[in-house]
Amino acid sequence: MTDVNFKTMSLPGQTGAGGTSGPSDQSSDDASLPYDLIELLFFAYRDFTGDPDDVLAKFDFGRAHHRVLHFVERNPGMMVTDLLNILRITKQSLGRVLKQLVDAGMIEQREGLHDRRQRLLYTTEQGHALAEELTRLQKVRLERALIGLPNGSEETIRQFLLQMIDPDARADILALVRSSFDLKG
Amino acid sequence: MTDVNFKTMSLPGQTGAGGTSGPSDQSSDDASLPYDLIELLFFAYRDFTGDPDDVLAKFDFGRAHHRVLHFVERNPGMMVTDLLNILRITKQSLGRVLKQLVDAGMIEQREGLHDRRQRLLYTTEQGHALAEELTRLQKVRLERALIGLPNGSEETIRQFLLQMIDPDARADILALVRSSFDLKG
DNA sequence: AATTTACGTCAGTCATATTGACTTAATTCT
DNA sequence: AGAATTAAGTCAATATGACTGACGTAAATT
Repeated sequence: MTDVNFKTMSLPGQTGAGGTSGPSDQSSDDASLPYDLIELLFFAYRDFTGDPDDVLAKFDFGRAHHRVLHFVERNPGMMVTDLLNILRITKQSLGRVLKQLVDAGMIEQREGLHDRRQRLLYTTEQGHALAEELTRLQKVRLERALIGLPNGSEETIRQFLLQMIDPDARADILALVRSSFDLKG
Repeated sequence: MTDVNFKTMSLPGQTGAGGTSGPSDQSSDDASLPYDLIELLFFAYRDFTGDPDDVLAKFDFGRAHHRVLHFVERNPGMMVTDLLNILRITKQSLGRVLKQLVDAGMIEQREGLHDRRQRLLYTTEQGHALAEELTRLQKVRLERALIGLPNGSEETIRQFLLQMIDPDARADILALVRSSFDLKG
């Protein structure tokens, strides 16, 4: 479920297509309340990734590059193996993307000080700038989405998103994110 | 940014890899607070789509099939054109996926009553069952994520997600979702 | 009668992923 | 010191889901 958008859309009921009407009536009872959240999450995520996509396209990068750049920016000096575990892709998939990022001067590989097998990953000045720009765009959207919500909503949403994550993975992700969770108790 | 997960992950700082420590310290000041939301949203969405992916795999379906099945289930009798506008993919891309769903007996095409050019789309009994199962999985995850949140959180999250969507698209999506917005606003 | 719409199809391409096997170098374990 | 493991890279072949652009046909609308 990715990449959805539409301009002038017409759906049955509006078009009088087949006599059938809009979404099947499941929203009458409270039992299926979060039903609409499914679709909202879908569209929200789509637009959330849309902003970066546009910028990345200028560099002939895709989402795979975004992921790599983002995590290297957040964890300077990380190993290739770490990245593989986080992204859960194969070495081959990462290899290509990583090579392109290195070739484009966005990511730098330095030999490990203690372990010379390692190629520790760092963003270059250019890579840092791109990563920041992409993050900025996503922050702008997030901040806009938080406008007008009651006090404490940001923390509620943070909690909600965390609880959407597989329980097994939460601890790892929290360590990775190192958010304001700890700070707030 | 899709498909991320990890089991035993080690990151610099823990591994003592290169002497560099975890995420670069940007979370000290409140100006960058929603930073962590970026990553949480990323992982949350990943796991959100993970449940359906596993079921779909059994049928040799992917996310593209999920999207199509979902919207047809929600809008029985919709036209191919509607689907193209919602999904914003090309006819060719949809064609293949749709054909597979029809061949697998998940979706049925019926000639429009008033307009015989149309191939109105309906889920079959089987398709309906699969769609329901996929929805059920996502509902379970959503409901689990809502546990323990303060009163009114669901509405807050609904509002948040809506405001994450491009302003131009919101009206269309609201019409499509037909959620409890109207009922409560 | 001409145009537009709904749908389908052909042919070729691209990005991102996959699996499995294999190599090299360096480190760690026994 | 020798064996095993780990980090990283590489090869080859394949799959999925998307793309562009052109073309065809039937049916509806103007």
